[in-house]
Amino acid sequence: MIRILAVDDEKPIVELLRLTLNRSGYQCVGAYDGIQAANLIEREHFDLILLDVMLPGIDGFELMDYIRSTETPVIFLTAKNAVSDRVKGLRMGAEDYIIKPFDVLELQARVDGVLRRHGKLQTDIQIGDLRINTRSMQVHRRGTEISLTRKEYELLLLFAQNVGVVMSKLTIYERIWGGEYPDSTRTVELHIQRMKKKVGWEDRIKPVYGMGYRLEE
Amino acid sequence: MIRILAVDDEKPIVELLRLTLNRSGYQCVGAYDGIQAANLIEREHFDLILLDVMLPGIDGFELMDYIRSTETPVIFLTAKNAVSDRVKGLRMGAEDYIIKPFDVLELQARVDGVLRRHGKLQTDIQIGDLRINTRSMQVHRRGTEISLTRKEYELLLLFAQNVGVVMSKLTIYERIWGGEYPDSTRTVELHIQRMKKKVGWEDRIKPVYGMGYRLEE
DNA sequence: TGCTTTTTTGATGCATCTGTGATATACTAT
DNA sequence: ATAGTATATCACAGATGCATCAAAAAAGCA
Repeated sequence: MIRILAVDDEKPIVELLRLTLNRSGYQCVGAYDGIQAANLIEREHFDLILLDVMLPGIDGFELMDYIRSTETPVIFLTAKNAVSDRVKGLRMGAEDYIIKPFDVLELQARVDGVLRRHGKLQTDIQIGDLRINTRSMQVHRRGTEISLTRKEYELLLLFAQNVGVVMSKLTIYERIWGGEYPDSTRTVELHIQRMKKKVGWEDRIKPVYGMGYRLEE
Repeated sequence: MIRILAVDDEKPIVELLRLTLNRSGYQCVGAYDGIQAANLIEREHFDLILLDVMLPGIDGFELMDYIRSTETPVIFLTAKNAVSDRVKGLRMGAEDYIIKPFDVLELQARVDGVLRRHGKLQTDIQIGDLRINTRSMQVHRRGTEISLTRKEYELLLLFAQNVGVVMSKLTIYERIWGGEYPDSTRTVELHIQRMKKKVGWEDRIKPVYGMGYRLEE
């Protein structure tokens, strides 16, 4: 299980980070100031730390000095126009930075990127009777390979990374197709039908009337 | 296992070097100043040293004197316009130099080059019924040599080093040709066809529709 | 230089994938 | 129960992607 520490003095931000990352299958712990964060880092191991630069008490840069000795990768959270903070953060050894307010999808992408670079990202996702290998892009059910098209594969991965969460058609479209959601189209529905038939998830991916679809846990 | 020492006072640079080289299968240790580097060199053996010329304390050139006695090959890291440093470095016995900021692919190529020249590179890759000798750049199948062109050879090596992983045409192009992927070209497909026919891998390298190609394990 | 080999481009055919429209079925609120 | 809306399903055409051939362009070599 991959453990992530989110440090920010604004509680809603921490909650958002935790929710998003939990949904992606990570275990995420929150801290609201530098001292609390330092204590946690001292006691427990984390695979990644998301760190706000503006903290009461010990600020992010000071904390960074301390974190460095643990060799844990860090992603900085910075305000929109604090360019100097970003440069400073990267100089100090941050792996990446995210500008607040951040897009949830971008957060996931950056977190995944850093974890992958550190070889901590799981390439094998086991879910129900399916095994998804993200490197070979192969899907197996009880030993036999299921051949999926690209869109089907991407859809499956999206659901697998968001178990139990209702995914709206709009979200799905933006995530997989990108761009504006065409107001009249049956594309998403159709691909979901095809994908769930192929992997035998007719009963696991359920429509949520008026909301979207959800993969049952 | 090939061991490389990366010496630079900027931690992000050292991290980048370590990540890149680890990914290429090397064991890479970092040092942030001349003293630390000298201590490491004294205690342990390295097959290659990447050395920043601008270091606090003992600078790169001084360190070079010390390294020379160990007969370890050195690649200098220099700033863009420090031409005299490059010349000086080469005079002092450096094998090569890399200009910062450097391209990751260039780094890999230069490191591989130096290691190959010193006969330290893993020279034989056995895969299926093929034997690839990276030193002589020869490929044999059951004793008989298969003659490949350069691009075909590089392609084969790329797949051999990424067994089971889907390689997108974009990735392949960037790794072998370098630069932007031209939006309309059949180059990659064609070379893959020729290469796999020559080595008899028509069934082992499979197209993954819309994603790329994969060498089956 | 002229010749050979390698690389790239262009055109074509075939296979697969994808989105649309038509239509059927299911759900929700009144 | 029924109207209104959302989702499921199907077939098909157009889009996309890959394999292959021929030939031009580029690179390498004597």
